[in-house]
Amino acid sequence: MEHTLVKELLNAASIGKHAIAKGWVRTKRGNKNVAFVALNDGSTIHNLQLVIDPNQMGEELLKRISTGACIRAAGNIVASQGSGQATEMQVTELSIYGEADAETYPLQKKGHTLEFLREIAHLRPRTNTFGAVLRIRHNMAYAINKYFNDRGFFYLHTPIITGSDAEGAGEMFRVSVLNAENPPRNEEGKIDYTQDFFGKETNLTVSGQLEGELGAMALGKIYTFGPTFRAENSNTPRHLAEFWMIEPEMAFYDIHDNMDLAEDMLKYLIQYALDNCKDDVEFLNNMYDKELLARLQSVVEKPFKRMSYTEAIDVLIPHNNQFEFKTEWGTDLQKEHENFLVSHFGGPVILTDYPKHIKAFYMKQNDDGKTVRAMDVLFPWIGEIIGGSQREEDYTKLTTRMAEMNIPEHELWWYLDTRKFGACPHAGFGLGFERLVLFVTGMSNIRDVIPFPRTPKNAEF
RNA sequence: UCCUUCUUAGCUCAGCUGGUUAGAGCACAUGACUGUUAAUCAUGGGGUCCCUGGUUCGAGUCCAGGAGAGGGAGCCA
Repeated sequence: MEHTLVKELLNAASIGKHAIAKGWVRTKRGNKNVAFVALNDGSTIHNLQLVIDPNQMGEELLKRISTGACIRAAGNIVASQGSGQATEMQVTELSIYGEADAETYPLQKKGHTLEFLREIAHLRPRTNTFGAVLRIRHNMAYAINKYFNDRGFFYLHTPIITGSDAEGAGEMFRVSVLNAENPPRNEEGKIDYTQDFFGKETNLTVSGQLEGELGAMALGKIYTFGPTFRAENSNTPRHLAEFWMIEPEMAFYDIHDNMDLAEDMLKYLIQYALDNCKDDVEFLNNMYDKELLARLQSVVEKPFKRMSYTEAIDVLIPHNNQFEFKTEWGTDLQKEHENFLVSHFGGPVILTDYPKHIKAFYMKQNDDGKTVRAMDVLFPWIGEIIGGSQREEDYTKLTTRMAEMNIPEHELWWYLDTRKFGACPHAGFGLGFERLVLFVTGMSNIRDVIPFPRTPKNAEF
């Protein structure tokens, strides 16, 4: 490696060394006698200040070094005379890899709106904000793998293409190689998927959970971490058509173990960001959300409030007059109710034991005949960041519930086999990765925490 | 998908009860300036007023339809 990362060159320990830096120009300023270039290489949010003597380097060369250009600079690292940085480079050699025409390069020295940057998603990683977000995103992905690995979980890769449409988590994207203009049809006039690539109708996965349960009942504790797809026409700052989900699934865990894991994991991840992404989190705190650091700190420190759905309804009913949607036992919670609970208890809330008719078929049924062992973790502003449950391991109860909900058994024969052969109590949950990154970065739109967002009517880049 | 707001220069926006040549700041170009920190100062170039149709002597402005974006809601993670 010929060059040194800006991150290292900014360290006072680099003073006195000769070094080579490579990166992209953020700004250039100066006069006849001295020019300053702020150089960023993505290794940190901070820039290396290049101090250039125009008479030595040539004005023609300097002119071509404009915002966005990619350059190589060599020189000595010295203590900075200016106040904005500890070190700077006294440049003795300068060359250009790629120019960026100042007239047409879309990024300016000044700030841009996040909406504009979404239209140039191919260039926005070069901004301070997206550099910070993407570095934090990476660190969160790494920390998730580390967290589970350190605790004896195995990373299970569940399929992206699925042959079952019974997962019930939302509309699916069809995967097909049939001629869309003129697909083969059977005697009934319906599209003949037996002629398709897999010989049956297939879709992109909406959840790896059912396969995750298979893994848990062999390996003990597993987690999935991969892309997930929902063809819902959701137009909100909290939904994507393509997003990444973490789904741990644990044999011999009950709902309390499940809650303990969820809370511990979230706190670990947020603490990891505070410890390892300090500069980036501080930048976002100063630029977008002055309460970000305090909020992250508070979530790490305080225990999450845990209560049953029924208890939550009792808390909400006296305040019904301030809700648009009045609540009563049996109705699903609206956003306004979740927000109320989170602010009422001053932090994350875990709700359990929801009415069975508003939850999925696989959740363990309670003895009261009315509720299931579901658990949702509600976060400030985000709302539901985690949804999970203890799973129903009783074959008869599970198939009875499936029949009630019109879920065909033959689609899920392999899933039901785990209840026939060596069934065990188990539990798990799903964490939306982008919602976690949203919370940790303080960004307000989920399209700004994934490099290339996929949303209804938008698959550019 | 529903409700709501918006769409004018590369970017962020102003543009009054419809009126003749559509403005500002920043960016960019040129020049000045002995160390700047979103440098500063001067000068200059830069427009399909989102699209289609309508009302009118006259539309950036009013009306209808469409497209895109923001915020809220639903679906959820």
